[in-house]
Amino acid sequence: MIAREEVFDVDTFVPADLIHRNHELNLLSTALSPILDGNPGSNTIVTGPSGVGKTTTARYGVAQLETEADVTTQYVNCWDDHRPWALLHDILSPIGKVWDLHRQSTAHDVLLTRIRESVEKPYVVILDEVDRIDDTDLLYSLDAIPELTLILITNREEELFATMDERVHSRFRSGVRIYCDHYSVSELVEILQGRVREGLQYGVTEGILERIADHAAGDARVAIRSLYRAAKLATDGVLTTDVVDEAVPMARGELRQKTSSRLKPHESTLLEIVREHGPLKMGELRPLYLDEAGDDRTARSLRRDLRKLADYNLVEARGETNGRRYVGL
DNA sequence: AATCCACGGGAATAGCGGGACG
DNA sequence: CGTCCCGCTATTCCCGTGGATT
Repeated sequence: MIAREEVFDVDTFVPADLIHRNHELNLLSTALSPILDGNPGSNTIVTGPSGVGKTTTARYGVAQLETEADVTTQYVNCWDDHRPWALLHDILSPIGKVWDLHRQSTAHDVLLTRIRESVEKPYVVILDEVDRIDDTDLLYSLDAIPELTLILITNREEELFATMDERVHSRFRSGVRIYCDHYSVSELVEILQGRVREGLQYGVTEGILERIADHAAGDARVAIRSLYRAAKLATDGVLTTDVVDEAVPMARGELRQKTSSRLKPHESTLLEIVREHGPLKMGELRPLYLDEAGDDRTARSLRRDLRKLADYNLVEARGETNGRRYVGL
């Protein structure tokens, strides 16, 4: 039933046609257009909730630019590379030599200088999930390199700006802003139709696609993975409503699983505890953790861990300060 | 108003990998 | 080769802030 697996890889696949993001794509193209003449483009911030095509739009726009201009491009996911060194390394690697650099023994400044010296032509860097970045001053330093154009992607614009100091903030406030909103059901249906055409051997009725779109609540990642799961389940090539209803929770679980697999051991035990013992406040949570994990992390460290889990949408922090409770998702 | 509990920024510190130098 | 030093990362320590409770 599935002709091309990669069409359903929501992290990397860029569709042949990008639909329902024409407006956003135009804004991006305009921001990048000076590069056609060899000048630097405008820095751009793409925001919006998860699964609304932020990454795909950015990648699509940059790929388009590559066909028209002499430009270097790089995509960096800051969830994986939130540490300054790794980030700078990935930015340097397409343009300069990195093999003589040794982990942790080269200063940030050395990397920055080398980036500065290595850029010869316009260079567009997509920084995905940029709110995860440890040191926002880095953005300031990168912004100061004239050839470099940054596309920042985040689902929490306020939090990104909150951690920036004013100097950095003002640089980016004046850049281009692109906001992607949730998809409507009919938009999701059309997106799914595209994936059906590109990735499946058989057609799927519009009614079924609508049902998937409905369940996905505006999130294209969930919708696409649900379609994929349903197609896997339907061995005879016919997608029924029953199959869809089974596939959607599977897809959601799978997406969640994918993020939690990137956690470190102490973070997963913490997640287990929160999931198992329901809404917990800090005072209740720590004894449980100490009991379970055997290591004695401080309350402060646990707060940091919980913050991270919340950022990954694995737990939810309800309420503020004193009344805060953590719930597993 | 006073106390409690928790949040989260930032400084200090420990540990690690790796180069430089004798 | 052994020692020293440097820079990054993770963790703890310290502390000002602020909502909730009494």
